[in-house]
Amino acid sequence: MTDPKQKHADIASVAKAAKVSPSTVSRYFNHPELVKLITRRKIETAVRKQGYIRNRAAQTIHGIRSGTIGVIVPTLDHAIFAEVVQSFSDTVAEQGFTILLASHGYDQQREYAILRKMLEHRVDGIVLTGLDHDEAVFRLIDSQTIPSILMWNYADDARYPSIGSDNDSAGTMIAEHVLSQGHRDIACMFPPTHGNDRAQARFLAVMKTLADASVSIPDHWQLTTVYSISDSKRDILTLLNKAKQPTAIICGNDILATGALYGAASAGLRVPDDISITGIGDFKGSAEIEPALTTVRIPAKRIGREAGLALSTAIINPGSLTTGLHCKPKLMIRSSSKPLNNA
Amino acid sequence: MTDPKQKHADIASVAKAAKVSPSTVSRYFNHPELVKLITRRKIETAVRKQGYIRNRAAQTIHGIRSGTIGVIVPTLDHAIFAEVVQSFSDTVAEQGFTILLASHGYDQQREYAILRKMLEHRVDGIVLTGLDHDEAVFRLIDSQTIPSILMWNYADDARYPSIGSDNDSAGTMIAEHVLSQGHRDIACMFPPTHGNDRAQARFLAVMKTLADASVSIPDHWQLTTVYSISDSKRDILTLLNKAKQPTAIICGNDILATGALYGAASAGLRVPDDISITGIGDFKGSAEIEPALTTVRIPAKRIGREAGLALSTAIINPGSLTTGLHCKPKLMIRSSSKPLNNA
DNA sequence: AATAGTTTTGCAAATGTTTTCATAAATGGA
DNA sequence: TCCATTTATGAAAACATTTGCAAAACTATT
Repeated sequence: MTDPKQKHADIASVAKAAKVSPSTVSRYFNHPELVKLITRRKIETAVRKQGYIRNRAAQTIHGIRSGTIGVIVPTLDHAIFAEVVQSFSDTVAEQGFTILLASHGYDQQREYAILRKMLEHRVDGIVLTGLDHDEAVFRLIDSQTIPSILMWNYADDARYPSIGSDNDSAGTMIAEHVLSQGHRDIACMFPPTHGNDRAQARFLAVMKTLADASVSIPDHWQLTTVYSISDSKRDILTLLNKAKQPTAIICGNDILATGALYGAASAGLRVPDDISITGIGDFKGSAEIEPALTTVRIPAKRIGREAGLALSTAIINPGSLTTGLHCKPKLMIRSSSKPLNNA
Repeated sequence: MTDPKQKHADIASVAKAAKVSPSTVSRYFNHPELVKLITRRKIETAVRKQGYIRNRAAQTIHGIRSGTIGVIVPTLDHAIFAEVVQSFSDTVAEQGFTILLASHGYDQQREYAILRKMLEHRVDGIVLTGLDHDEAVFRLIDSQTIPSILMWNYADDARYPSIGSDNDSAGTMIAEHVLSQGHRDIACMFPPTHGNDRAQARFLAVMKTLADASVSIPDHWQLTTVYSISDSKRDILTLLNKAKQPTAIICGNDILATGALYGAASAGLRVPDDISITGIGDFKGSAEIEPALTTVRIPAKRIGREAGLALSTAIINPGSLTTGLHCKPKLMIRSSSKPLNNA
């Protein structure tokens, strides 16, 4: 068995034990078909006996791929990013890549620092979340030769190939749905949009769609609430305690919508009879909540998979990077919204 | 500005541009106090002009730390693991470490393969989730010299230092709570326990506590349901459609409990008046759901932070690895459970 | 101005691999 | 059995760094 703690075995010690040269051992790993069967056996034994583990760092300095992909997300605390990271990671793992993961907490400075560190590790590719990043981040990536993609959002004029959903159409879809149900007294709740192009695009699209239909939203029905069920519940409760109540609330994401649902319940309102509530995202659980949430599905799993596929392909086969891929959002009409019954 | 695509600048090209030797450039990065101010300036300029980025791979083969920590989790799809990874990552990032993350989907074979790959990358430390792992995994880690800890669960006799909560006491606490409220007709719903020591410990503890109180659970009230709100909702609905109904349902985690809550609602039962439902975990949203969920809090954020702290300290200061840390679970009595009102 | 002491720098070896090229061994055909 | 191929192996250079040691360049002291 493995000699414990015996410093690290290296290719030379394995070679010695197997009575071959280091080159042969290297070939054994990289081009086994070039080494004779009985030599392979000897090496295999030596490797096993010494508990030898290849040193990727040593390979990497030969320009060989590091086998790592840098993934930078705003945070993992949102189930939705965790989901996309999970499926990305699974997909690239199939091609032998491991992910180097870091989050910047919506701080662009930190994103730059993280990126630098990942480049020091000589990642083979980079994935950023969203379309919007510090110009320094883009310049740094431009100065490298590795492929890189923007995940989560899609836009055909993005700085790098983007794979994700068009938040603009997501926002438009949900606003159109609510309008189509006859609502005019509509409140909105969105997360802070600073440094968050996803939220911003959704918000703008919703506002534009409503404005185009000549629906205007009074300021006190326009809430900005951080991504948290409890904050959302609180803010909605405050809103609903005002004299005049909206007949529908459009929320910037399903977490806020979930809080809104709870807030409405605890204010004694029935959804959707008294008020309609919608989200964006279709997070896990949104279909099961009572009442099931009307929302726009952003296909996180698919986005992660497609991004993983595109990036690992581009790494293995340089120059073959996609131009981008739109994973279309889809309106999911469920029971938290219904047509206005007056009229 | 950075020469784009100009192959990779290396320490030699920087040295040449700054008219010093490579050694001096190396020192500039690693022991700046040893190099004269005006030399530092020259080097700084050259570095900037060439867009030089250090190559950690090349450093690593000198036995210098790689600056990476391997984190292996079953999955990120559960919000709770995402949370613990997030806080772990943030904590070690402060010490300059980046995490190499992979998930095995509860497959012990895959965990071994992932571990090997991480060792090839020469991670400076390893974090595994839970106490139970394939013996081969333990042996492989034993054969290395890097510190490693078990995160999420705690047990004083764990194979490596463990930082987390004692699932055994979590299970005991919730069962005692339910018993203390006078319930005797109790159903249980747990995830499959195979390869999941967390769930297993909770389950066993609950069963034992109930048995000690002479409460026995008929087979058809003992549900095994995968971690999913929709499955849980479905199974609970089936259960509640049977002739005799339990007065309380103990769920193995908050996701199952959430599904149970929805299931009860859609069966027309009021929680907690008609039936009490409890979870374990205290996930995000569990406090806000209507009715707020009675559960046992497993402090994910704290666990991640403490684990990150312990591991990075052990890496920087070898041999200083903690013996482990119990982050105690805490009973959170909220409105989804209440004393039985007959009697 | 010479010397001793200190600070700063460069040389060269070392790190753990891969790879090119050359050589040695095995194989096949006559 | 010999020679020409083909196949398998080894030697040495290369990769991008770090570091011990020694030399060079300064400072301070006399």
